[in-house]
Amino acid sequence: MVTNKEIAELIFPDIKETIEDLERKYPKRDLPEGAEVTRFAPSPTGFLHTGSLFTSMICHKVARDTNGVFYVRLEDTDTKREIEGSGEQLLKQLHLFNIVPDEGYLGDRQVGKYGPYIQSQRADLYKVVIKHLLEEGKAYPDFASPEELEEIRVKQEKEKLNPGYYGEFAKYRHISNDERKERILRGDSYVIRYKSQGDHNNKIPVSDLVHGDFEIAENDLDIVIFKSDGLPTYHFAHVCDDHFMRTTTVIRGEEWIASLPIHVQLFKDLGWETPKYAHLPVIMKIGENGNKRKLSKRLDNEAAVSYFLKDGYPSEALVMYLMTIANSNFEEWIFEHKFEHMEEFKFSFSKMSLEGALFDMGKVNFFAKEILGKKTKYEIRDMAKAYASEFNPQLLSLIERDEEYFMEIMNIEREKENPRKDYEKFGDLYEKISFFYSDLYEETCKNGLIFNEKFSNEVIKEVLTNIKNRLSLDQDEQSWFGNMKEIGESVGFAPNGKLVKQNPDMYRGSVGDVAEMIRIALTTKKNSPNLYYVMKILKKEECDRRFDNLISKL
RNA sequence: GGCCUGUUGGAGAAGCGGCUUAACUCACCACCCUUUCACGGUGGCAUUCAAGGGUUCGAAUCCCUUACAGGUCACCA
Repeated sequence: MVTNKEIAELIFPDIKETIEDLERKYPKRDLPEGAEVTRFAPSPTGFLHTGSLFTSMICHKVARDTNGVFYVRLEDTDTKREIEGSGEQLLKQLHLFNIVPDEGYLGDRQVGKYGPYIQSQRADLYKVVIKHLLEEGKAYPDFASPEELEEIRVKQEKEKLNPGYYGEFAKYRHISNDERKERILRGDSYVIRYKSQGDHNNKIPVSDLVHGDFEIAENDLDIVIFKSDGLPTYHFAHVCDDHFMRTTTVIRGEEWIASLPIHVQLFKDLGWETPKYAHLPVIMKIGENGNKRKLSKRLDNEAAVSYFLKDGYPSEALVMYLMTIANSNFEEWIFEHKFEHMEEFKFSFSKMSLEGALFDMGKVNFFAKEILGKKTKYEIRDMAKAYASEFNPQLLSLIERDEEYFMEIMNIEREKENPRKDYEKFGDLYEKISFFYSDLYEETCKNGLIFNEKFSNEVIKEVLTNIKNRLSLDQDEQSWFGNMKEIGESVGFAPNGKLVKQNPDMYRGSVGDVAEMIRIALTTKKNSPNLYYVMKILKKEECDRRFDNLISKL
């Protein structure tokens, strides 16, 4: 009779450590009462997903709020899907959103006493636990081929039974150790499965920080814990790692709820304390068929955080927006705190909605405008340069032509109680301010300027000529505007819109129309910052030059 | 299909049995701000909380059924 111990030894002859050794190596963390240890555990299979940013933001926040620890663990057990370099990229992007781990995998290095923080480097640790399980007869090698598994599946489907490897279908659960030994020695390929003692008809109570308490069927599947490539599966790695890294709260996406029975079973059977769980709602989007669906990296560009980075959104805007999804009371709080920063906000799981929110780009834009509106011209310059040097060389060269000039432009009506909110992202800055630069202005003029078709070229010419000759910039804004009204009136434009409404036949239009003509002539656009300041920055000579040029062409 | 979860305006949501003729934010619309573009302000936008049934003096709030939606059922995480 071959014993369990012999099988364990046969499979893992080199593993000498025991679970007790590991317990000593990774002792309980010495943290103050109430401190939470959280972790973000991405797979290096691509760039940061907006949903992952959401999760990591909350992990980070919970640790900060409780003076705990937030660490990152790289879950690279799926070697087939791994994308070279994406781990570093992930961490870099996290950093750009101000989510900086205290410990763990940091992209270029690992920091902390509970490592290694890369799963592929922890293979031996998992083996120690599995060897123990094997010795105890709680796990067994499974020699089923893909074909055999397929056969089982088909049979179960036909008989309308629950799918999976369990009970009578778990063929290799029931073979003798003698046969196991023989097959292993023969070189048969195998995985290791956990021998479930659970009963599908049993309901177990589970507790979740956001979903509250509910019941769920016990796991009766003999799940794979050790793959034939020598690495553990997610379920097993999660249990071992979060135990030995001493995680107190596991925060992850809702898609994991279904496998919760597996995880609590493993924790319980191993005699380890189960961490608290928080399963977060998934961020959604309306799909082509009109139904909600998960934000998809393939279909939705807002699903990748790189999209926001490339477009030059202020990173706080996305984070603040995500926080409004996370906690419904955050909006009110951040309004009260003038959009400054959110460190002092207290996050709570109970204030989280259970339903996945539709991603709202409009609201991200709103936050972005608020945030940029609050920045000083120096901050704007630094942010713009940082963005431009990475993503937008065109903008960078524009800024570098003359930084003072650039700041002057960005400072229009900025230093006041309620600053203008002209900009939401740096990605469209170039287009919005290029008219301030003569060569770029000329460039746009080549395509022709589009004036209000209400007015003939003759009228426009008449107005612009008068403005050019009679509008002075050497006065304050009030007088300047009065001056403009005066000139308008002299060529048949009412000083305000009301008068036009009252006597439509007496006027050609209102000052509004005059201002629009000037604006289009000078900026090529219908919308621009305050005209007075635009003209001041452009200076009299340049304005005149633009007017003359245009008048001669009309 | 089984199991789990959810369903309040265009979007995010508050609400936890009477104080709700349902807060607040975004979006949208209208008006005002002696005057452009903005900023700001005021007002409008759910007689009703997926539908039906029940419990109750009283329900968006408790219970049941139905509908709809999401998640999950891998040697992927």
